[in-house]
Amino acid sequence: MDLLADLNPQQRIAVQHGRGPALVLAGAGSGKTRVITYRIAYLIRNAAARPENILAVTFTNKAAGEMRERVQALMGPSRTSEPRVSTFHSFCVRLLRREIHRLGYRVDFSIYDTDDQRKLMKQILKDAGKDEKVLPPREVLSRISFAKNHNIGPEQYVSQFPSPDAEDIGELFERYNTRLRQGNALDFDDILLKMVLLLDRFPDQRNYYSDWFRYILVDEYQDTNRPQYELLCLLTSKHQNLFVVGDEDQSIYKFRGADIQNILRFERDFPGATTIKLEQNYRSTGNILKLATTVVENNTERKGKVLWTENQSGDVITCRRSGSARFEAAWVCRQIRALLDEEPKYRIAILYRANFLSRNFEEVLLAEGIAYAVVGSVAFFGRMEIKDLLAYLRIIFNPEDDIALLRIINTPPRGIGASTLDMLTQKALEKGVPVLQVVEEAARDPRLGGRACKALQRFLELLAGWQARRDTATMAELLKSIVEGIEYKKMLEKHESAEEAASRMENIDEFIRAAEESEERGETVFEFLDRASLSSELDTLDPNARVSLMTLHSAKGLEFDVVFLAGMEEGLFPHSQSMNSRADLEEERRLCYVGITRARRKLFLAWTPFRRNFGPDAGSPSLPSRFLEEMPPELVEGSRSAQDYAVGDDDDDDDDDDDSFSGEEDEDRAPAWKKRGSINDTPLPQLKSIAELRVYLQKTQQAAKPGRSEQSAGAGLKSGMRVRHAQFGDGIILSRQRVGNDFKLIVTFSRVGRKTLIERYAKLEAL
DNA sequence: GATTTACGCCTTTTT
DNA sequence: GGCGTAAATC
Repeated sequence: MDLLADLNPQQRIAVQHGRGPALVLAGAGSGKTRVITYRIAYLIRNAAARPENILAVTFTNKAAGEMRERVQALMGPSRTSEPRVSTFHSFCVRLLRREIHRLGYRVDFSIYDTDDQRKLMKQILKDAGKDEKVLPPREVLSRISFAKNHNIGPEQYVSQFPSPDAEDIGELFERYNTRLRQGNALDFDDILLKMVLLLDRFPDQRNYYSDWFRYILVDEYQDTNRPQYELLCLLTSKHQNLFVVGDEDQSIYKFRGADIQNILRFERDFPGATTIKLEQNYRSTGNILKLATTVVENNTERKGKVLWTENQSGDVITCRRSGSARFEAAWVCRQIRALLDEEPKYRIAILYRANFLSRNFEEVLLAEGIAYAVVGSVAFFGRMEIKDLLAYLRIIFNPEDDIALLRIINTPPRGIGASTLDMLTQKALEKGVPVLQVVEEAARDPRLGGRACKALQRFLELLAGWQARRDTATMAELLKSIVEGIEYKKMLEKHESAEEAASRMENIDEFIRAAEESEERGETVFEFLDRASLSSELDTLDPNARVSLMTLHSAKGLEFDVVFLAGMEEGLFPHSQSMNSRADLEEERRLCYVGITRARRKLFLAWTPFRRNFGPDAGSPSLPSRFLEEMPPELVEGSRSAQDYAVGDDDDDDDDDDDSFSGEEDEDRAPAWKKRGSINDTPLPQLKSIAELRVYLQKTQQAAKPGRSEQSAGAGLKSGMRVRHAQFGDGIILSRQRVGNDFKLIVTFSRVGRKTLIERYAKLEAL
């Protein structure tokens, strides 16, 4: 296979780049992932580098996984060694598990996620006598994180970030770091910082790893922060083979510490760097690309690229003003139905600025029986039951992990109440020792009250049993023994519905299976635990879903045939809290650019003056987003002129109530989509929340028996798939459940609505 | 210790 | 308007 044959001239230059630093400025849809993967293959193919000397860094696990697959596809199977493709964080954690003893941590350190951080901060606030109302833990933590991302420690905090409460934050920062240290724990930011510290402080280490990873490639470079930048500097100080790909117009994580200057200043930071621009877009229609470019050209903080495409100009973009958020959702839903009828293979996304906007879309889609997937709902590893088990494992391996201990010491309830725990943590704090140690002392102390003491002893016995086996038993065995030992199932069933408990137990089974698989692959315990700690909700994105809902942030790096940008209103997008500075506004505009450029073929824009907002400005109608005003009117239908804002001038279909512009919309009146009746044979009862709706649908779908979780073995039918039935016509599989030896399918057909079918008899044809 | 009521939040968040 | 956490209560 000739690697260079599928590349355009600029891509080829990038892929063939020799040694030394290189910056690839790659516009949206210009094939930047392709460039990275081909370059990796090219380096190996031409024996410029051995696979193990190559490190490719991405920001998400998902991106890393995809890249790994694509490289493998290019290289063919079975090589002696593989290039390392991972996220910044997992790369660092892996190295730290080998080297962190040099910094005085034990190799079995814990990783604190946001939840753990918050719990720890609450304790600290209490201990420091600060009021949570004045200094909310989230706020404090975000400021600490901001400081960490700028390489500012507690000592410099006050001078670097002067503010009325800087003294307080500095003090809390100090305590926070100390407590992490005592707990033998790192937060997400520390993972990078400690790695930087290690390479900085130990030249032999720096040398060793620079020689090891002598070719480094970075994706999404515009979103790197200070510590990541420093890490790259340290790792490439010897060989200078740093190859970064990014797009300054897609830098949207400033609020998380990403520094757009990293990409803007690359040539200054790495003298002699080659710069290559990828300006041909392969993804979108001409009109979509033109629209995106026009909008982003209003920004000043950019290097400037001129994107062009050979694709057809395509449809005009449609902009829709609706009479309420509800109508907006109904309109989007109608469009989606029509689009899927026209082309069932479309992948469609509804993108919005803030998560709470998903609600209306979910309700309408659910009611209409259109299968969809939301990105950003609870991730697998974020589930309560999984986090409980992870906490058990953490305390078994790291007895200093107070946060893990406190999470599970009374889960399930074993008579160790709040007052007992308060006393114990207080004591631990005074002595400066792990809570577990105090627990052990308390359990041995005969003076302490019988009841609590007994409970502690029983807990310690269990724990000691697992600890004794932690090095001999497999992880799966350990997990099983925990689940049984604590009678977790019993606890779940006690205060949750049967379905919910069953679903949680299924998750646990899945978790144990994942542990088994991990062990079969020869991974260490920590490799498994680290993956669990570092995986995110984005990783759960279902690529088969026809309709996906997510925030604009989550959509970066993805592409869809059809994109709906919803909530295009001043105050929401750009968000009112990002309208204060020019820089903030530019970031919002980049976000808009990201949203537009996700679309391959069709783009729809939606807004409503009457979104129900809470807060101070509730009630007053919103204006259309300034980004709509920035779009060339000839490309957008319905965005501009006064009559576009007027009532009922659409020949769309029968819904003239959609455009009720002023007060006439009655909240009690059923919205159009409900009035017309659902296409399903059973109308939905009035339910309050999405959660309720989901549970209701789940129940109706599982009518007979709550089967086992979806098994993708056999026929290869999956929920979300488009199928054809001889009698009923085309439809979408809503769910697939095992019932006995069969699979029960719930399918929504566009003609006849929802049907329950047995896979074996239905003779469905996948489309 | 568990269950109920009450208050407050309501931007994005790759790890 | 709804959801999650935090006092309040039995």
